[in-house]
Amino acid sequence: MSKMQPVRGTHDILPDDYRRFAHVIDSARDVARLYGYREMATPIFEFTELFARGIGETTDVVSKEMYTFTDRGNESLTLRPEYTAGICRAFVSNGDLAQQLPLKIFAAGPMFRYERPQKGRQRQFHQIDLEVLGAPEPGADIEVISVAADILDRLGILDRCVLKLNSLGDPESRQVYRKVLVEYYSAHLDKLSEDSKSRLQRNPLRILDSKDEGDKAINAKAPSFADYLNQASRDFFAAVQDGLTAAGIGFEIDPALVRGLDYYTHTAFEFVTSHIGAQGTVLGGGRYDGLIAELGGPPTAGIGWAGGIERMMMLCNDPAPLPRPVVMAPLGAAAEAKALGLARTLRRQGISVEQDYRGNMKRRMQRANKLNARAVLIIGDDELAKGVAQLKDLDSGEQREVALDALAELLKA
RNA sequence: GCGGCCGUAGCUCAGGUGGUUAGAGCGCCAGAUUGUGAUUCUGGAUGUCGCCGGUUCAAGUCCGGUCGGCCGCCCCA
Repeated sequence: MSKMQPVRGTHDILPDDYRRFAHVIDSARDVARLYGYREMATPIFEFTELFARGIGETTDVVSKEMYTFTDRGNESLTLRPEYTAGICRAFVSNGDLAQQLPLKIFAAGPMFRYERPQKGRQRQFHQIDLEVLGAPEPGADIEVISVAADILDRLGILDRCVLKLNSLGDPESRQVYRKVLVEYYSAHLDKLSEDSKSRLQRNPLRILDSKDEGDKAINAKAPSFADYLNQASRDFFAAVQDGLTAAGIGFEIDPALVRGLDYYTHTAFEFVTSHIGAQGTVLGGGRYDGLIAELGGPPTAGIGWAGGIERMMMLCNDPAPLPRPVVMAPLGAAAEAKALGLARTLRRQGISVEQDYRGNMKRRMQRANKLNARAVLIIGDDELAKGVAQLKDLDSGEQREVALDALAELLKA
């Protein structure tokens, strides 16, 4: 621990930034609610086993990025690296939820991954998350993507994002394709990059997305997943595409879009942008029909996504300005006492009031100015005796005497 | 985990080839008739030059390490 610095890859969210942080969550929650999603929360840490099994032992997230520790009871626990596994665990833990299908959930909170930080990547970061459990129909895929698009639109950033879409097929198609791919790449093993050689073991589909020039040449002739999707997978993918088109949501098919977590099937999608550096994925997700059964629950379809709050913050507009306060500036003990009650009365009527209790007149005016106040209410002994206050408008500089009784109506206007 | 760039006041930065008390703008503080801001004027404080060690008579300036930031790879939100 050196000096008083936050841990690498973690950041304080100071008040100015927090407004934008909360703006992203508030907007997302609001849109999700319009679609009938309910908000819930799960613990920030779970048994390590949950993530290892759910996400996949060979994935990067599990094999090298988890914050894992042993607690005093000698249990291996892990700070959650993503939200889906925890929500599915909660579904399995709380049998009651299985009676509420399709279960439509919105959630938000911090995630933790031990990675090298860079722009748009932190060790503690925050996500908004949307999941639908118990809906195997493509309609759920369409809805979930539609919610995402509407949230990005609400934030004013949809036009700077592109929706990329792909199908990873059902397990049967995927297995066949995977086998074909491994055969193909194995025949070109000597020409593959080192990264891709290790991908061949862990996740051969990833080679398709390689940035290595040599790999790209090999990829040009690689067998295409589209040719290996079975009829059911093709129909499903077509239905999703048709639905998005009907909903007026533009997308691009990206055959190289392969998501890193093992549990995905069928639909995979990402909203990406080129405006925030190399980490261009703003929001991504897909279908995971096998996950809940894998965790020991009743076979239940699932689809969802996670969106990076910090990444959205980098793109989005500032939230609407806060209502400007009125500053209450009483001078003297009697006036201060009177002002306390008056301020509460005004606030109860929805007027933002900052009570000032320090300094001379000049200092108070300066402070009011820094607070971006719209007006200052000055109450001294003279005013107190007359039952009035001096109301100074800080924009025009005009000042006039108003009766205390009339203040609320006047300030509400 | 790998490769590259960077680290000077609260913020943005300037400080040729190492040489006396380290600078600017913005911001901050204090004054310009003690019940009136923002504008203007005047004055002031700002810093162990990220940290530790080394080379040197002498280091903000060179070297090594470390911490942190940024960019790329891996991967992802």
